[in-house]
Amino acid sequence: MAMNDAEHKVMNLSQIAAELGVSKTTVSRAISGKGRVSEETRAKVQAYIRIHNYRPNLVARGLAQNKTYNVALVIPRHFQQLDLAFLRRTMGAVYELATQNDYDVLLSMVSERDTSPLRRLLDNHKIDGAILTRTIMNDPLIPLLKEYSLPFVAIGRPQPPDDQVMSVDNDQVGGARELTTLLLMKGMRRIAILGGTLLYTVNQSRVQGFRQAYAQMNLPVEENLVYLELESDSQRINALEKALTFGPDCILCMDEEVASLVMRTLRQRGIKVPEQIKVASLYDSPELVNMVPQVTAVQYDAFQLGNMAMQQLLATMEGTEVERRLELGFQVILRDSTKT
Amino acid sequence: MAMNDAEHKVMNLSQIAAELGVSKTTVSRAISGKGRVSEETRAKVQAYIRIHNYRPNLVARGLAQNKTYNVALVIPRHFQQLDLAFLRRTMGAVYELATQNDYDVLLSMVSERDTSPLRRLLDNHKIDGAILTRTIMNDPLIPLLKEYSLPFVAIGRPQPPDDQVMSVDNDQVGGARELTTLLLMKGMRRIAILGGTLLYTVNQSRVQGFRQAYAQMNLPVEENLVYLELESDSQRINALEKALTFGPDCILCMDEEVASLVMRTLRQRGIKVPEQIKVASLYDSPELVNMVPQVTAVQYDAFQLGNMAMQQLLATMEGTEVERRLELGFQVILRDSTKT
DNA sequence: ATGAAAGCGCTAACAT
DNA sequence: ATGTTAGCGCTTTCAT
Repeated sequence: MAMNDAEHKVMNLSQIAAELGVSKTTVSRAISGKGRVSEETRAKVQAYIRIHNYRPNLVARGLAQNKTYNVALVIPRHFQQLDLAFLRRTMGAVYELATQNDYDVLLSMVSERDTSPLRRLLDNHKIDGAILTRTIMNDPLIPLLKEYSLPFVAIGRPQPPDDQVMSVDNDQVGGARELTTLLLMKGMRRIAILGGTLLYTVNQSRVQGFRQAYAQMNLPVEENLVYLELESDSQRINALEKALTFGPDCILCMDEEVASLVMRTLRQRGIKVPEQIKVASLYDSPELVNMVPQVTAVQYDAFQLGNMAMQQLLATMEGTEVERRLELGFQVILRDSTKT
Repeated sequence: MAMNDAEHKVMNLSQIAAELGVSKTTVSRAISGKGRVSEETRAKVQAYIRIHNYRPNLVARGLAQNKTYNVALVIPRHFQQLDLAFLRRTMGAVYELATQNDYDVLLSMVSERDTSPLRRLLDNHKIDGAILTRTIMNDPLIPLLKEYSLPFVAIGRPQPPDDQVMSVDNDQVGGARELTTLLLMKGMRRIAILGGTLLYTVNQSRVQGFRQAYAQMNLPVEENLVYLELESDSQRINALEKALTFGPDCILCMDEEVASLVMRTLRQRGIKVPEQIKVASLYDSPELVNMVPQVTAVQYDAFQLGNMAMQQLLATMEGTEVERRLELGFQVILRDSTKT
C-alpha cells in the first residue's frame, strides 16, 4: 500500500501551524476565509501554502463538515454496448462544471431495475448529490434518492408521481412537434414512426410531440404506421418492412440509432432516399451527417444540457432555491433525406 | 419539502455499541473480522446491522486507515466528441470489477498535456489507485503518479523511460502484423496505411506490426504509401487521394474512425470495394460490420482488457506482486472488404 | 484576532 | 475476548 516517504511530502494543518507559529484554527480560517483573521496572518498563510503547494485533505474536511465533495453521475449500464453521443457530451459538461466547483465525479452505472450501484454510494456516504442522465417511467432511483434526502437533478421528463422532482431537459416534445409539422407542411401525410420502448420518458415525449403536430393541423395519425417498443435490430427491420407495405411517404425515426438502421436497410433493399421515401430522425448525431444522403434531424445541445443540470445541482446543494424544471431549445436541421 | 414515510436514518458505530451494550471496538471488529471476537457477539452484531441495514461510513474509515476506497478512471477529454467503443467497454469492465471489490470509480478527464484533473484527485487525497485508459509518448501522468507513489495501471504500451510501469494491452503489434501478413499472402503488395498521430503508443504499435509483417516476408514497405499523423478528416481525405494516385491494392486503416471515413470517401468517389480496392482496419468496431461491404478488421476484447487492468490494480493496491505487463490476444476477422 | 478543545465516525495499538 | 484510549486531518464552538 501507499506507504510513501518518497518524493511527494504530504503536509497538514498542524505542520503549517507549527511552522508559522500560529494555531491550526487560524490556518484553517485563513484558508477557508470563514472566521476573522488579520489581513497580515491571512497573507502569511496564503503565501506559505502557495509556496509549499499545500492542499487540504478533502476527506478529512468532509468528515468534519459531513460533506464529500463528490457527486454521482448516474448512467445507464448499456452505455457499454451502445454509443450515446448525447451522454458523452453531457458527461463532459457535468464533469467540467463539477470540477470547476471543487466537486469530483463518481460514476454509477445502473440497469433499469437494479438500484444497487447508486445505493452503494448512498450507503457509503460517498456523495453530496447526483445527476440522473436519463429518466424512465417509475424510476426506482427517485424514491431511493428521496429516502436519503439527497439533492439530485434528473435529465429528462419525470412522469407522475415524480413530476415534481428537479429536472432539466431538452424540449423533446417541441422538437418532435416542430419536425413533424415541417414534414406535414411539406405535404407528407403518411408518416411512419419507428422507435424503442416508452419506458424511457424521452420516447414518451417524442411520441407526444409527433401527435401534437397532427392534432394542430387537424389531421389524424395513421395508427398502423406507428411502431413502438422496438428494442432489437430485427424487430426494427420487421417493423420497417411492415410499414413499407402501407406505402408511407416518410419514416420518422425516434433516435439516431433507429435512423442509422433504417437508412442501411433501405439502402440494402434498393429503396432510394429521398426519391422514393423520406427519412428523418428525432435526435441528431454526427453519423447522420456522414450518411449519404444526410439525414434531417432535430438537434439539441447536449453540452448545455449537462451544464444546466450540474448548475441546478450545485445550487440545490448550496441550499439556493431554483426552478423545479428547465427546458432547453432545439433546432430542426433539414438535410437531403427529406428533400422534396 | 414533504416528509417521506421512509426517511433514512443514519446510524453509527457508537449507537450500535450502546444499543448492544458493547464497545465500539468490538462492533468494529465484528464487522471487519479483523480482531478476535466471540462467535456469539459477532453473530449478534451481524444480525443487528443486517436488520437495521447499517453500512459503515467509508469516509471515516478511510480517514482512519488512510485509504479512500476510490480509484480514478482516467479518460481522454476528447471522448466527449468522439465515440471510442473500446473505451466504453473498458470503462464498464473497470467499473464492474471495482465495485465488486468495494471500490468506487472517480472520473478524470484529461487532455494530452494538462495533468491538472488527475493532480486534483491526488492533492485532494481522493484515490487509492488509477487506471490510465490510454498511453501517450512521454505521458506526463506517469511521472505525476510516481511522484505521489500511487499504484496505477496503464492500458497501452508505455515507451521508455516509462516502459517499466505496470501495463496491460491488447497485442496490437501482433494484431497488426497478422492482418498485414494475411493481406500480403492474399497477394497484395501495395498496401497504403493511413492513420493518426504517433503520439499515441497504440498507433506506434500498429505501425510496428505492419512493418514487421513486411520484414518477415522480406518485402519492402512502400514508404510513399505510409501516411501518418493525420488528425483531421480533411488531412485524411487528402492523404487518401494522394495514396490513390499510386494505385494501391489496399487501404489499411489505423482504426475504425479512419476506416469509416475511407469507406465513405471511396463510395463518394465511386470506387468499388473490394472490386477496385480492398480496405481493412487495425481496430474493429460494430460500425464496420454495419457497412456495405463489411470491413475486415482486427478484433480485441475490450471488456477483458478493462477487467485485467483493474485486476492488476487491485492486486497492486493490496501489495501483491504481479506481472509488470500483460498482453491480450486478438482475432483477425476477414470480411467482404478484402475479398479477392 | 487568535487559541484550546471537542468532535466528525472510524480503526488500531495497548491494556485487561 | 473485550474495553480504553488515542488518533486520522480537518472544522467549529467557545473562550480569551
